[in-house]
Amino acid sequence: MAVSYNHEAIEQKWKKRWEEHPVNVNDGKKPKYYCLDMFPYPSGNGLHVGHWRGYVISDVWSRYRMMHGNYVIHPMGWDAFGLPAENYAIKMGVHPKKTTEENVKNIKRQINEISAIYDWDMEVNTTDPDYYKWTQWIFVKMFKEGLAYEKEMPINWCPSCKTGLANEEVVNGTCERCGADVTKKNLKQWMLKITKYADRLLADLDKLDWPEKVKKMQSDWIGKSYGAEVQFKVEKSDDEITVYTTRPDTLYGATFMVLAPEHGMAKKLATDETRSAVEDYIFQASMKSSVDRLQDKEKTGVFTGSYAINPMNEAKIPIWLSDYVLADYGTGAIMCVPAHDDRDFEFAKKFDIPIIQVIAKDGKEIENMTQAYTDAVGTMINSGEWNGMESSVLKKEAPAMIEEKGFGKKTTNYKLRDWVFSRQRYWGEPIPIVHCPDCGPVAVPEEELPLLLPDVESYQPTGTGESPLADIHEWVNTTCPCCGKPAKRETNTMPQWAGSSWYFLRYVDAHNDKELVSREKANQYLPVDMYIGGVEHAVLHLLYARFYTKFLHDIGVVDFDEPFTKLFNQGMVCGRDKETGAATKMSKSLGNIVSPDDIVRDYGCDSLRLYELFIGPPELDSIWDDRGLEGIYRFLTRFWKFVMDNKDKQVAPTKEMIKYRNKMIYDITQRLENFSLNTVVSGFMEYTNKFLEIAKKEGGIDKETLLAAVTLLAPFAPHMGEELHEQLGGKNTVFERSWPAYDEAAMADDEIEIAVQINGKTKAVVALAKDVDKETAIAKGKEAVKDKLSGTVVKEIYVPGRIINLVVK
RNA sequence: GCGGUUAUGGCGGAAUUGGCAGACGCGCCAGAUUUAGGUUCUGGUGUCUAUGACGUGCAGGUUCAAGUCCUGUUAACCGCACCA
Repeated sequence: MAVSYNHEAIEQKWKKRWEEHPVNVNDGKKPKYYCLDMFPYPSGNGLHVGHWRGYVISDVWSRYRMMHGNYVIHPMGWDAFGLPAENYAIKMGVHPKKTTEENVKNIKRQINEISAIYDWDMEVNTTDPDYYKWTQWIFVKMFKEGLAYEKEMPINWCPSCKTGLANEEVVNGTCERCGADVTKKNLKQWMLKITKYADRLLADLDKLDWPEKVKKMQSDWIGKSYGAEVQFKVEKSDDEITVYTTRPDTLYGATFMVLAPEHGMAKKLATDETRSAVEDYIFQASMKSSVDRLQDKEKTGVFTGSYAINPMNEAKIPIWLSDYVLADYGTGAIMCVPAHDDRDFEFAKKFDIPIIQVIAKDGKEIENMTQAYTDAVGTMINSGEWNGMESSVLKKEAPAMIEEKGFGKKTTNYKLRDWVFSRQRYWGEPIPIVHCPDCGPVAVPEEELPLLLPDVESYQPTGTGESPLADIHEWVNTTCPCCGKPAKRETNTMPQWAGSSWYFLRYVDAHNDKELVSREKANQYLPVDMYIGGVEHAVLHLLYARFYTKFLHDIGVVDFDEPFTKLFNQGMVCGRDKETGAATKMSKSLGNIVSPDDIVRDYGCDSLRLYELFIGPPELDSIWDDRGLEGIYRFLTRFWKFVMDNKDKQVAPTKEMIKYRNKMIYDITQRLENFSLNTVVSGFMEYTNKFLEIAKKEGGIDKETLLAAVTLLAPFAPHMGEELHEQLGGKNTVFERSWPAYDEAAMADDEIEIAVQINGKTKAVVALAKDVDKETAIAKGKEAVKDKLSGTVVKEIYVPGRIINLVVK
C-alpha cells in the first residue's frame, strides 16, 4: 500500500533540498532567460492570494524555460520607499526603516512559501544606500545632461499627502494614492525632461511584444499630434498670438479665438470696458480645482474686447478667454472653427458667434447646423484659394502652405509633459543637489554618493512645499562642491518611481560597488525577456522605466534601449460580495482578504499554485472560491495515488498508452505556450482521468508515461514533481530533465469519430478510419442515419476529421 | 463623449482555420464503502410541454453549418477625458 499524499512532509523535504542544491544554476554556457516580476512594495498587510497569482505564473514560466535549457534570471526585491511606511512613522513614531525591515522580512517569508526559484543573491531594496546611491547617480547624470532641471510652475498638489505629484499620478483630478482632490500649487520643482524622449518612447512601442491595450495607453498618454502653428496679428497692436491647430484646413472657418485664462497675453488684451470682467474671469479660473475643471459642464468665457486678424483673409475675429483651453498644451491659444469642432460649436452657440462652414459635406453646406461637422472629408468652400480642394488632402498640405506664406509653421505636439520629480516628503531618496548662491544648483560629486537620508525628529510633512528635511539645519547647511562657499542642500526627495525605474538592471549585478551595473553583465543578461505584473503600471512605471533605460543607453551604460521585450498582465483575484455575489477587489476594509499562509498550511503550496492558475484565464480577473481549491487538492491526491500505485507494476506500454502520452505532452505544451494556464490544469485532470481508466483496464501504466506526466507537472507543482520523480527512480532533480517531446505520428488516432448531420443537426456519430476517402465516409454516414433520412439529398459535405453534413430537401 | 475588454448551465470556466456547444472543476442527485458523518469510489446532472424541440446578452444577416464571420443594439467593467 502506497504512502498517501502528505503535502507538508513533501514540501518541507524539497524546500530544504532546493536550499542545499539550487536547481537553477548558471554554468556560463546555457542561454539566459530573464523572467521578471514587478517587485512589490513591502506593505505591512503582507501578501494575499492575489499577489500570488503573478508570482506563480512567472515561476511556472521560469521553470518551463529552465527545462528548455535556459539559465533563468528570476530575481525579487523591494520597492520600499513610499508613503505607507512614512505615514505609519508619523502616526506611531517608528522609523520607516524599521517598519520596512520588518515588512520585508514578513513578505520574504511569504514569498518563500511560493517555492519560486528566486535567486536571493540578486535581491535589491530601493531604500538600501548601496542601491539608492545609483538612483542618485542617475539623477546626477541627468542633471549634467540637462535632463533634470528646476522650474517654478503651478504643479499638481495633493493637499492630503502634502506633496507635489506628476501628471501620471493624477487620476480623474484626484491623487492616485489617496484619492484626495488635487489642487494646483506654485512651486519650484525638479523636473525630468521625459518629453525629449517622446518620439522614441512612441516609435519604439512597435518593437515590443506587449498587450495592445498597454501600448495604446502609452501612445495615448504620449499623445502625438500633427498640425500647424499659425500667427494671428492683434488688431490695433504690434502683438501676435500664435495658435496651434491640427486642422489648418479649416483656417478660413475661424470665427473667433480663445486663450486660456493663464495665457500671458490674457490681461493685456482687455480693454477699458472689459477689464474688470476679464480680471474677474481669470481670478475665478485660478480658484478652480482640477476636478472642477474636468467636470462636464457648460462652457464659460469672457470676451477680451480685442480682435485678431486671420492671416488668410484678413478677417477680424474676436478674442475670448475660456478655461476649456488648456494653458500648458500647444500655445495655450486656439483658433476656433465652430462649424467643424464640437467644443467651438458649443461655445459659438452659447455666445452667439457666427459659424462659417468651409467643408461641404456630401457636396453641399449643411442647413440649420445642429452640431459641428468634424470629419476631414469633403470639398473646401468659403476658403478663397483653397476652394475645391479635398479637406483630407488639404489637412496634410496646409501646414507647409502656411509656412510658405510666412503665417506660421508645420509642427507637432505632445500631451506628454515633463515629469515633476520633487516630493515634499521624508521617505525617499534625497535629491543630490546643493544650492549655491553663486554657482546655482550644483550636483553632489559622484564620489560623495550616496547622499544619505538623515534621521529626523518629525516625519510630518510641513505642507508648505518644503520637505521635513528642511528642518535639519546641520544637514541642510553645507558648502558648495564647486566654490566651497556656504550653500544649502536640496531638501526635496524623489518620487517612489525613481527607484523602480531601473531595478531590473541592478539585479544582475546587485553587489557592484563601482558601477550601477557592469556593462558586460547588463548586455549579457538583459533586456528582460518576460515581465509579469498588474496592468495598473501601464503608463506610470512602464513609461518611466523605458525612459530611464533609453537615457542609460544614451550615456553608454547599457547597449539596449528597451527594458522589457515581452509583457504579461495578469488579472486580479477578487473576493465575492456575500450579498450580491459580485466580484470585489480584495481589501482589508471589506474584510475579504484570503491569506496564502493558511492555505499553504492546510492544502500545501502545490495546491495553491495550481489553483491560482486554474481559477481562470490568467489575463482576466477571477473570483476566489475555497471550494475550487478543494477540487485541486483532490486532483493532486488522485495524481499522487495514480503514480504511486503504478510505479512498480512494470507494465509494457500499449499503443493506447503511447498515444495518450503523446497527446498529453502535445496539449500541455501548446496550452502552456499560449499562456492558457487554466486549461493546462484542466488538461492534467483530464489526462489523469484517462490514464486511470487505461490503468484499470490494462492493469497498470508504463513507466515512461508516468515519468512524462510527472515531468510535465513539475513546473506547476514542483514539490510533487520532485517527489514523484524520485519515487520513479529519478536522480537529483526533475528540473534537470528536458521538457518532454511529443511524436506526432504516435498521437494520431486510427479511427476518428465524426458527427453525421442532416441539415446541420447532428443525428449520429460514426467511427471512420483516419485516411478514409470521401465516398466511403459519406456512404457510412448515410448508413448511420438511414432511418432518419427522408427526401432527396441535394448536397453532401464531408470535412475530413470534422463532419459529414447531408443537405436534404 | 472617445477608445478598449467582457457577456456561454446553479457557479468558475472549455471550445486552432466557422464543423458534435457546455471539456475540466465546483455544486447538486443517486448508489457503493463506513456504526454514523467526513474522506474515497461508481453513475448521473443545459432547458423544456422529451422518440422531439430549444439553447452561447439582444435583434437581424451570410453559410450546408455560426459561441466563432458581418450589421445594428444592450449591459457591466477598464482606460482617456475639453490635448484644439
